[in-house]
Amino acid sequence: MGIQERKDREKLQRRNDIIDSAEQLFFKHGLGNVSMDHIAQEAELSKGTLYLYFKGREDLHYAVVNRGLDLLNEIIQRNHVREASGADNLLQLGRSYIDFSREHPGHFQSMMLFDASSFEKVDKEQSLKILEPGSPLMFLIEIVKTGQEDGSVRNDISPEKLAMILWSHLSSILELITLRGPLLNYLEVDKGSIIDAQFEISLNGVLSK
Amino acid sequence: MGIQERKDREKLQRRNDIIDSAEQLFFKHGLGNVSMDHIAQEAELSKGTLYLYFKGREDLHYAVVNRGLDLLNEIIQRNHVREASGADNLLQLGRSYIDFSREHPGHFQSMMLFDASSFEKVDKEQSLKILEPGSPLMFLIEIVKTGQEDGSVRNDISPEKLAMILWSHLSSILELITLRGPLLNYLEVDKGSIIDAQFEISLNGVLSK
Amino acid sequence: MGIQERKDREKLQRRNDIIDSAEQLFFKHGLGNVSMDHIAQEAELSKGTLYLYFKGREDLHYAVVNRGLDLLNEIIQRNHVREASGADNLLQLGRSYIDFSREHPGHFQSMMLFDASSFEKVDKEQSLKILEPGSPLMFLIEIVKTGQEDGSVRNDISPEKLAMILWSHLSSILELITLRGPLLNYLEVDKGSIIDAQFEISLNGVLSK
Amino acid sequence: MGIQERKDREKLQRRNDIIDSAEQLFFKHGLGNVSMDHIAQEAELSKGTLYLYFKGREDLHYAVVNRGLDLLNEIIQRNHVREASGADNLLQLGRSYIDFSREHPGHFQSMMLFDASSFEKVDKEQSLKILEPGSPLMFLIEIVKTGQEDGSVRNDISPEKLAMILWSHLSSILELITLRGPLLNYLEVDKGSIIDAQFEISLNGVLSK
DNA sequence: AATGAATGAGCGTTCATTCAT
DNA sequence: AATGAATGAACGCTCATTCAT
Repeated sequence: MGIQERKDREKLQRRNDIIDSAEQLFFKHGLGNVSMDHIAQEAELSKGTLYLYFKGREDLHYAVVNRGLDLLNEIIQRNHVREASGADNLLQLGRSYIDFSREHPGHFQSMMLFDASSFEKVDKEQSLKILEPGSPLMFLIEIVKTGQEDGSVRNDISPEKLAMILWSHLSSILELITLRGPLLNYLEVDKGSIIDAQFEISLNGVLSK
Repeated sequence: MGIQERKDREKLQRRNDIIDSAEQLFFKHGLGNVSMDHIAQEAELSKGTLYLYFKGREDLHYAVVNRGLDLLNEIIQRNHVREASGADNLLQLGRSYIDFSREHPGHFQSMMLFDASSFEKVDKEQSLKILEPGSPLMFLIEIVKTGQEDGSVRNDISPEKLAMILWSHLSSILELITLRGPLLNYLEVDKGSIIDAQFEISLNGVLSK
Repeated sequence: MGIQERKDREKLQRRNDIIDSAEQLFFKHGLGNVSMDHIAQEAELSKGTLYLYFKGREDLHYAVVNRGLDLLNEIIQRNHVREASGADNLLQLGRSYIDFSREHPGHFQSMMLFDASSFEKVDKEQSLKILEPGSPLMFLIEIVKTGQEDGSVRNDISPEKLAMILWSHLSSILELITLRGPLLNYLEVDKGSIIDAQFEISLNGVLSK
Repeated sequence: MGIQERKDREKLQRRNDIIDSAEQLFFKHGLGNVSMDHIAQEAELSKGTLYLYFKGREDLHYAVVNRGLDLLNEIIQRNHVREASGADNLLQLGRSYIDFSREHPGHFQSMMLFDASSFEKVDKEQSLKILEPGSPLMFLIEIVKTGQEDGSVRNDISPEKLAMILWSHLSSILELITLRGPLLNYLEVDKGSIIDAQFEISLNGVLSK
């Protein structure tokens, strides 16, 4: 029994080591420029071993994204105030997302690019993981609901719809900042202030008047 | 004289035929899953011929995106009303963009994915083509400016910043609808109404009170 | 332990098999007319496997030349008589080189052509391998030095200079015989006797009077 | 009639223009790194036109080599002294060859490399052009004969054999200097003095005692 | 569980040559 | 005579994946 446990623990550890290596390389060289050879070398494992822990390259990529989601979730939960109003928690969640994009730009980019490309081969199983109960998106929906219940959020639009809009809006601005820096520089748009402006616009349209 | 003209016309035609073929395949199989062999076969030309008309795969890809931009521009210009207020033209431009995403979903996706991936290898020349005077984005900035001048758009935020926010917001929702249909279905969010809602929220936050 | 050894042996064997195949094709069709596909087919391996054993075409080519150098070296060492005078050993080395060109005409040609073409892209590392201590050229220099010391070789010219002249002279005649047979036939020059004549001329000019 | 002449002249001129362009590019970029496109562009002609004047790439290359041979011949003839002894004219011819390799290193290299590779596809027609009456080699044979007749050159070896040896010897040293500069530098062998030494050795072995 | 040799289809690109005009 | 569009085979090389050990 104890033996089995140790083996399981070791297996999980090894899996995490591989993700560590992949992550590092993905962030450093870009998703498209990292081969399985590359990862195997970094992880100091044989290429074949990678396939014992992951179905394939895609799966490995997905594991990295998942880890990003966990990180994001952690930040969100940490900043969440159970007693606060829905509106206040919306604000908090937004700030958490922004913090995440700043502190983990690699993960943020990874998530953005994964989303974009993952739908070339629509894989329902994967794309719906963000629908799991604890996911940021589902948590956002809950907060919107709470806000609608406590009257701090408009209730003429379904919580799912509002949540999707808020999420998309903020994501798009963060993507702009993270991936399109040069464009903003060229237009002389300040990165900090565009977040503030977008925040005001999006939230204002969602909170109760 | 006429001969030269005919040849030029034919050459242009051939070029367009190739883009047609590439487009079709890109839309059908996804950007990353189309090879030069594939395109050559579809266009019923030898692979070498492709390289007479395009410098390489990237160039061909870019030509498809450019065509999408032209299409979008056309729709925008068609719906633009010179005499209308900035606010009204903002609304029109939004509707044009929506129409484009509906009528040319392949091009819309292509543009979204191109944008996303093109920044792995930041290529200023290409990424800045959207900054050319006639581009949708620049046109949007002009409209915002007009709106600020005629008082229909808030003027406490720079036109570039407002334009980027509006563009990002709408793009993100259209991307949601075009690429994440299953997600919306699962959440029982209606595609038409989410556009309306986002439109109201975004524009409300931008127009003068 | 024994397992590792066997694997190493097999790996070396496989590497040698590939060189065998490449050699055969290079000699048969000429250096420039052999593709990696070609070699893979001959070796009954996939093209990818070739790249497990060699960095690229150049590397494979180089391996063939290297094998030639080893063969030549072997012959030279076999015929070398430690106790003999420098002059005698010069004669022996010349004969060894001649033997090599006769017994391994493919390798001889390969070396000549490799030298010639390798200098289009001057690659110091490779071109200087012939300068390694055990190489035929360096050994020749040593023999000349010995000859100068024992008085059998003229010492008014540096050993390096003499060695280069001897080597070039003999190489050029062997190249003539190996690659320009038809020319000699046309001029009714006997291959055996031109070697003798060149030998006499070259050596006479180098030995002490 | 005059028209035909003019046309012939123009045709020849155009042919020479093409060789000019090819020459320039061959010398600048190396034989293997010049494409027909490249040459056509340099000559400001269409690629098709090249094939009106030359059977193919090889033929064009050969034309460049031929031009080199003409240049060499010119130098040889200029320095030839009809009244001098065979021995003196041998010396002169050698000096002419050396001058050629110095003043036209591009052509010299071109000739060396052409020779080397041309025998991969043995083409008798081409390889035997150097046997034409006026060619340097044939002229050398004549001089050797003269020397044997006037007693200044040893006559126990056939003139063809002696000529081939002299030619090969000098060529090999010039090739060494022109293509293997780094090797000589490494061995600290002076380029000027190795020519003198080789000259002394080769000629001494060939002249009458 | 771990290995790593082997695969083989695939890639983007080049280029000498042909041929209809 | 001159064009230049078209060809298509060839090239060196990559890489996710498999599988016998």
